[in-house]
Amino acid sequence: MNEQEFLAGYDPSAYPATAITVDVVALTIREGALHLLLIRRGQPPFQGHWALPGGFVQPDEDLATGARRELAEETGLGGDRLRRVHLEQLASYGAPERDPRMRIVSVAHLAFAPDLPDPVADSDADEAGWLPVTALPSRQLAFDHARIVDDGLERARSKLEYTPLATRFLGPEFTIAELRGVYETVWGHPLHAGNFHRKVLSVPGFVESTGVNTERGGARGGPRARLYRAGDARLLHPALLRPAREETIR
Amino acid sequence: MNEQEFLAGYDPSAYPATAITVDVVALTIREGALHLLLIRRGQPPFQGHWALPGGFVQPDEDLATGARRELAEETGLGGDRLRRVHLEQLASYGAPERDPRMRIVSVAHLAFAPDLPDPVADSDADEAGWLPVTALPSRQLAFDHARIVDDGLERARSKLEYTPLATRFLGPEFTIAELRGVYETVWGHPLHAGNFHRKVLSVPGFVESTGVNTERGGARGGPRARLYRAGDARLLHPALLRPAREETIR
DNA sequence: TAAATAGTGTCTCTAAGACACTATGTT
DNA sequence: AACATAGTGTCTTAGAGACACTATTTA
Repeated sequence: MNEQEFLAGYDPSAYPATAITVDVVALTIREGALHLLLIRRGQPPFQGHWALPGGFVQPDEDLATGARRELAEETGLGGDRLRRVHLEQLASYGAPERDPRMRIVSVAHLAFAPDLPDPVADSDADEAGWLPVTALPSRQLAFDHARIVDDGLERARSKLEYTPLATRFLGPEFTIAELRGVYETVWGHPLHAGNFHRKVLSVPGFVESTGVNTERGGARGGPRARLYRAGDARLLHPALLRPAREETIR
Repeated sequence: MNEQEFLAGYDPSAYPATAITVDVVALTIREGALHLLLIRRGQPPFQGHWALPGGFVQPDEDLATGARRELAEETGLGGDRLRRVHLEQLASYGAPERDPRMRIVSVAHLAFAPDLPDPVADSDADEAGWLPVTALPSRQLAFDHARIVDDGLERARSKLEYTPLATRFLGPEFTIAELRGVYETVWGHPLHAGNFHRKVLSVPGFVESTGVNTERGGARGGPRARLYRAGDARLLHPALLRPAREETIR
């Protein structure tokens, strides 16, 4: 039997029914707090519960494409706005009983977005919105989404250490103080302004100067800050390490 | 309609047929070279090509369980031997045309194993073995397995930097020189013996002394070395960073 | 005896972090 | 005027890497 003959006689339905979904942990920063895109489910299972945006992968699309499509559908965004969102694969979740309907493996993705408008609910959902991660309805998340969110947050914290992806939470131009704000928000503790400033400028390719300053100083005073844009580095070297916490090591 | 009614009327077969497989990038070190577990396929598609060990996930098993089962089947190992193998999820691969039979998403895993006996071929394969990664039949790997192997190797190199997983390539007791050999093999370049020695002992929880020395010195001379076992750290702090390569940063 | 290796000592350089300070903007 | 902030200077300390050296074991 050659390959052609084999494929002609191959019956996909002979295998147990499984399905693939993509789910997205989409993060943004609003008013100095980390926010997560959630959908309140309008249908069973977990009707009325908050859940990650996501859905079944279409037959012709790649996993990353499906995740970006879901993100576009739930946020109502498209074009350039969406293109500035960073999207990466997070991990896959496939415990046999994680979905009561059938065997569903979810390929979770992680997204970093600049401040976006409030999402518009689509047909599947009666509500959608950016919720602050510090006040999540923790055990009320559908499926195993609480676990996925935890993994996504840890990945995000870690990614800020060795990649320049913090800039993806900001607009095309930003000040060093705004960049520091991203780190402080995601990591959850304050950083030393002076040392942070010097450190960022010393890492090759992290940011590049526009030569322009902000129009005004800070809201409560201070000089006008220089504006920067993201540089061409894909990795930070040396990295910006979080202060070590003994618990995470053992 | 409540949740119960919904589930009773739910028809899984209404969704397009997809399948989930697990594939394993299993690495070990033999005679100072990094080796990869490969199977020569006995059936179409890609009959006669080398492929990663793997297969369909069973209805009742978790993804990690499936990966460990596949590894057990292909290596013919079980029990304690298998329990010492490190296994983690790598990434999922789901390009629509990656498998000619049907839509198949593969959840790839990465394994670090101490030197294991040669695998025994099972019914699906006419050949199985540990192949040196430096001499892989690169474009002859089935499916998108060349890409998966590349991702696995990069993950392995990176993991040695900030975790103590290098010890998983060794037996329960090892010398600092053997541990250095793992790093040199995986990273592909020599390290300074003296500095490596001091560095490893200075990282809390990386290794702990057994108090015992080897029976003999090195094959070509030298004092007998102290034996260590893996410590209780899960992360190395400070990390053992690879010398920076400019290419990977930009 | 010659050569290889385990392990330690020491020096230099980079980088992180603490602290101080100036200049410039705000209410 | 009082205060907040951008950006820089300086000092201390930890850690990486280069090099040297001793002691121990092999063929």
